[in-house]
Amino acid sequence: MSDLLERLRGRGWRMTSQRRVVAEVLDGDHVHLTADEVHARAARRLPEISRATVYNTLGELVSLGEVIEVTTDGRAKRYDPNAHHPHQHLVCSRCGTIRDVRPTGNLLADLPAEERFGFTVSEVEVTYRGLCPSCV
Amino acid sequence: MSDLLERLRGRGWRMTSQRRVVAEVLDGDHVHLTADEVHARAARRLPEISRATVYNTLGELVSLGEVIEVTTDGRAKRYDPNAHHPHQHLVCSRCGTIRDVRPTGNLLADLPAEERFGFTVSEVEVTYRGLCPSCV
DNA sequence: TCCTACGATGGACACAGTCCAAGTCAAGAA
DNA sequence: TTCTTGACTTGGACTGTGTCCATCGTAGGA
Repeated sequence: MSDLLERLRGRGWRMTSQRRVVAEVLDGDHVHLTADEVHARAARRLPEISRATVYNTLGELVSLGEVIEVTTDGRAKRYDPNAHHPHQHLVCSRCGTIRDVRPTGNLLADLPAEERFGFTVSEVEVTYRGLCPSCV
Repeated sequence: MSDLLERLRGRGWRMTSQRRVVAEVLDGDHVHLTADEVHARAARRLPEISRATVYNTLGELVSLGEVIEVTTDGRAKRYDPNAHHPHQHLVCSRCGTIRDVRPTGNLLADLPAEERFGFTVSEVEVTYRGLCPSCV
């Protein structure tokens, strides 16, 4: 994660305590926090941090390609710091737990030309759904 | 679509003018309206129809499996009446146009056992993204 | 035709996210 | 080290999407 901070500084980011804390909260594997969860955790270390700053910082991290926005239900977006290893998501339909997964095969190739309607297709997003071990 | 109305009546639906209008608005292929769009179109035929009724009716159609809820951006959910033909979605990253598409292959089989983390996986949702012909 | 339980209404409310004017401060300059 | 300045932060107002609820209306069976 400190290399993330380095990368950001290298891109001209002014390093503030707020940004540092948000970046630190997003460290780890299988992390998929909502903006409010990020705010709550950041506020444990930096009580005065505002919601607006968390939203701003998350938005910047997404634009920089350091964090991915994930929408698995119709509710709040989730922020996934695992941006440098392509992956998809496996979601428990009952409790909402999310795991990063890597399906085999070429997902883009599964869409034949006659099903592309003239689109230039460049990305695929897959969400697998089912029940996690704890939810039977 | 009248067969939809028949099916619903057969399931004990009380047939009101509001429900009929909502069901009619959702008729067609490649229809992916937001709740507000459904409300606007329904209101052209039945000006007094309320937002709450549209939300209630859409929710019921989803529970009955007659309509699918689709979330392609973080914004409003969209309602897809093409519920009886399994399909995925192709979305234009610029203008948001949505097409129903049928990829080849067995999408579920692409997730190997060691990537399932003990989950019982039962569904896959795929969103292809790219630019539509009008957006170059 | 009458009854009544199911459905419709609209207004208040909740949640997620955005915007803005004013205050603060990181980091380069001197 | 201190100064300066524009980028960053703040909190509160605001918007969009969706839910809830008490009350009223009506579809469809008796």
